[in-house]
Amino acid sequence: MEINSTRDLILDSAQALAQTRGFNGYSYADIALELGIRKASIHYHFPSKNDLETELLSRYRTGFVSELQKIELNVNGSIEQLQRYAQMYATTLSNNRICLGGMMASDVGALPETLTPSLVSFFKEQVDWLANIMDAGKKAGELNFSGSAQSHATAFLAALQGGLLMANAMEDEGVFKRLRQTLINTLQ
Amino acid sequence: MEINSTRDLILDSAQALAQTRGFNGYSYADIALELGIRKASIHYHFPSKNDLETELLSRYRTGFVSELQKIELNVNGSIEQLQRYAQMYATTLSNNRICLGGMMASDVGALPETLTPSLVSFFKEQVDWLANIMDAGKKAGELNFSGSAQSHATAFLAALQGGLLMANAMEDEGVFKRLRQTLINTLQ
DNA sequence: TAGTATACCTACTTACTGGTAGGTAATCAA
DNA sequence: TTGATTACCTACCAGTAAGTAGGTATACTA
Repeated sequence: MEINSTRDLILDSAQALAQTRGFNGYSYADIALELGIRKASIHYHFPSKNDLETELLSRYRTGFVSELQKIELNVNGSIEQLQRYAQMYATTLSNNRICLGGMMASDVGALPETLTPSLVSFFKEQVDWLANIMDAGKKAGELNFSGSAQSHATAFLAALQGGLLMANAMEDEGVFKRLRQTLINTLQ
Repeated sequence: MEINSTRDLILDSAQALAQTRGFNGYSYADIALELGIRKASIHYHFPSKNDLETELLSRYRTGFVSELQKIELNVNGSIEQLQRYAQMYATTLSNNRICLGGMMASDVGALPETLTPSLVSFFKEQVDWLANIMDAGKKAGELNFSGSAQSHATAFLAALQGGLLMANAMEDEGVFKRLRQTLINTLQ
């Protein structure tokens, strides 16, 4: 079970494709070509595409949660924590990708329903984490907003997801940079 | 050239499919089945899928611009105008669809590049219109925000697009309703 | 050393994709 | 009334999708 196992390489390739071309915009043949292996070998690790997609989302969620923990642990101050959060999306954009969760949400009507609960949990995890940060920031006098932290957290996440879509389509990272600053300014 | 011409019915069907299953998530066969005609008849009206997609986006843009004009003409007050704008997205959501522009943006990596300029124009039209409304609202003392109207317009649109994705995936119209109110409250 | 599991492979199937060739019935203009 | 145009049709094509059957080499295990 080495680090760059074929299984992981398949997931990496599938994720890159899913984040650029859509959840139904790539095939086993695409991955096989990129990795220099055969389609059947991918079916060995992920018998059906549903299996691959399930694992893709699960891995993405786990990775995201671990990033959130790192931010809480290593970054001081709610404003800087929100900045770091938004920074993750900016990094995704600079790789010409959008969020896997956002991509999946856009394709939810064409996806097996078994994936939906995990996707919903993904969004809830994000919103809950953001709401916690915002609550703490307000109590500490760093942030200033009216209404619930939950609703501002939803708006913050929605704007990042939508901004990622727009900036990626417009091929304009500046759009996203300004959006990011506007969102954080509004909370102060 | 009657109102419900086959050509229009094809576009209607394609649009519904594109807004629910993705821009690459439907086929000529799907449309043919829904309309009770043959695939070849669709090719008669739209020789290639690129032709269909181009027309789809063009029609959507035109329709949207005409809605914006109606709002400016018939609705008084920037706050109410923004409410009506957001209302259009809520209607889309209640049809279990997302914005065609947002869907297209999410699939931009898998779409012919010929479509991109029109998509970029779509977003710019929206942002410019919103920025105009916001500028007027600020001058009239109805709205209150710091920073440029352009950046708040971008944030507003991005949040609606992202919120549509999330609320649709979560099958929760309440999420979108609260988001909408939060966005407008923040501008006051 | 014999048996089993792992991780790949070639070669295939079925179903669906966008697209084309060519035919037909109805309408319309000269 | 002839000839063109419109709006459909049947029947097909090559390519690609996900998925399967069955083979092979290597490693681990009893």
